Parts: sequence; C-alpha cells; structure tokens
Amino acid sequence: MFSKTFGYALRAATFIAIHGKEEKKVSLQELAQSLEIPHHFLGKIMQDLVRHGIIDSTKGPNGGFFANSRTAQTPLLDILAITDGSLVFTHCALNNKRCNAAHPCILHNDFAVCRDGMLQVMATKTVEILAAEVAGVKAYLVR
Amino acid sequence: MFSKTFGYALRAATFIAIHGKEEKKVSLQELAQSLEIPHHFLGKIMQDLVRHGIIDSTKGPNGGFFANSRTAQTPLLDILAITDGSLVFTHCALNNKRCNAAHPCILHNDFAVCRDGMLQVMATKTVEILAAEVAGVKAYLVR
DNA sequence: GAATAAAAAGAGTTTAAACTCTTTATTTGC
DNA sequence: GCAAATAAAGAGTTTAAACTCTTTTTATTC
Ligand code: SF4
Ligand code: SF4
Repeated sequence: MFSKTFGYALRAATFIAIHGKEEKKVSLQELAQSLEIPHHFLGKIMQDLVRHGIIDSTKGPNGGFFANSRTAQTPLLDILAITDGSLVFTHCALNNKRCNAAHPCILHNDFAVCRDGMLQVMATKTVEILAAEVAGVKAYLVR
Repeated sequence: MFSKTFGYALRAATFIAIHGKEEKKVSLQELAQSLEIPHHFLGKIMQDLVRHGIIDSTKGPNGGFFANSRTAQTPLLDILAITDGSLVFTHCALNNKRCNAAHPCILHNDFAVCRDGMLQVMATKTVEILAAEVAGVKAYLVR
C-alpha cells in the first residue's frame, strides 16, 4: 500500500520533530543508526524532505537535520505525496488503472472504505501528533 | 497491499465461475483476452489455482479451465494465500517486521482498522458472491 | 586558508515482481 | 497411431524499488 521509503520518511520526520533542534542537530549517521535505516538510502530521502521544506539542514561540522516551523504541522499526506507521489490514488486493491466508482472492480466498494479511511488519517494526522504518541510511549519508532 | 497476481487470480476465478462449465470450458487464450491479462503470466497463475483444487482443467483439444465443486464456495482469502502467501500479515503499513499490537509502529492503530476490515472481507466473501455482483452488473471484471 | 565534518549528489548494484518466450506433456479426433 | 490443440513447465528478460558506494559541495574550527 505504501512504499518503504514512505515509512522511513515518516519515522525520520517524527524523530527530527522530537530530537532535532537548531541548537542540537541530528546527523544522518545518528538518525540512520537510531532508526535502523540504511544510511545512504535515508540520505536521499532526507534530501527530499529538506528540498520540500519539511525539515531543515546544514552542512559542515556540527551540521545535521533539525525541525523548522513547518515540521510539526506537516500532515502525513504531504510526506506521502513526496515519497510515493499520487501512487495511493491509482495503485489500488487490484492495481487497476482506468477505473472509478462508476466502473468499479470487484473489490472497489470494500477497498474504498479502507483506502478512504487511510486517506482521512493521512490528511488529518500531523508529524506533531505522531511525535506526541511516541513521547507518550503509545507507539514506537523502531523495531 | 495486494500483488497484481492476486488481482489476476481473483478475476480469473470469478470469470471461470461464471463461464467455465465442464461442457463448455474456457481456454487460456480466451481467458487472457477477455480479462486483458498477459497470456503466459496468467498461465502460471492458473496452474497454481488448479494445483490447489480451486478450479479444474484438462489438456488437449477442447481442453481448458472450468469450475468444480469448490470454485464458487472459495473464500477470497484462500486465493490470497495462494498468490501472496502470508504477505498480508507481515507486509504492513510500514512494512515493519518484528512488531505487533503490543509494540505498535506509529501507524499501527490506524492501519489495523483498514487491514482487519479487508481481512474480514477476504474471509467472508466467496468467488460466488463476486460472480453474482458481476452478473448483476454491480462490478466489472475488466477495465 | 587548511583541515575536517557533514549533507548533497551521482552512479552504480541487488532483488523481487511482472512479464515473455520456448519446450514438454497430455488429450482428443481422425 | 498420428496430428493437432491445449495446459504445464521451464527458462529467460524487464522493470522499479530498495539498497550501496563514491565523489562533490558547503560550513566550521583552528
Ligand atoms: S475499481 Fe476501485 S478498488 Fe478497484 S482498482 Fe479501481 S479504484 Fe481501486
Ligand atoms: S506495527 Fe502494526 S501497522 Fe505497523 S508495521 Fe507492524 S503490524 Fe503493520
């Protein structure tokens, strides 16, 4: 349903929201180790998040990633759009193109409930909410 | 969420349930053309369904695929197990291994609703039900 | 301003799903 | 029994996602 890249991006953004301040940046090294995500692969994903302004970064000694004014308020849907594009809308139960509610596949009605539910979640939840759940030990970023 | 193979298998099984009688078998050629599925790829999938006794086949002139006593009653979950294995249970929102409700990832609770809903559908619906929907033009097998 | 530390960028490799092509086995009808 | 039709089986190729490795750019500190 979602790419691994999306999962990585989501967890990374949440980690940065919790731990990445401008005074105390998080290096890629630290991030990748903490989240158990392949170092360089995560690097590419972080570039993308930075490029889209979801988080900030600086190079050089004591450089790293840190939260900016947008980070906490970012809806999960924004991150999904960055990592998976419009895949969610097209890449459906039967991976069918050229179809819609007026010409439904044999799983459409059942799947629509599921998909629209997740879409609702993605549009509503923000990185901030995830960070709060992790802080309150209601969810885990690793393992 | 589900493989394309699963979608192909589901649609093929439904088509056979509707059109495949022992007196009037459906050839792979006809099946692949009707459903717009790559010929030989579908061949492999059909082999698998036959091997598992979901549908029957005979070789030779006027051979082809046809429904047997199990076909109509087959729950979608059986077909999913054949095509995707236990992928559904492990290959989750964040594609995380080593996790469960007691150690949830940041999307677990939201995703569980979605996944359990689809699991319920898969366990409850049968090929017969899909066939009826297609016959009643409430859903389409192609396009 | 040289050395160093870090992100950014680029260019590969690996892997699994999806798809294609070829050969073999089996059944039927003559 | 022979030819033809058809599924079954096997062996490739393609594609995209996931992952790895190398080089370049930028910022800091001394
Ligand atoms: S008909 Fe609906 S569920 Fe089926 S592939 Fe299209 S959008 Fe997805
Ligand atoms: S915690 Fe739940 S939703 Fe997340 S990967 Fe595991 S089973 Fe899936």
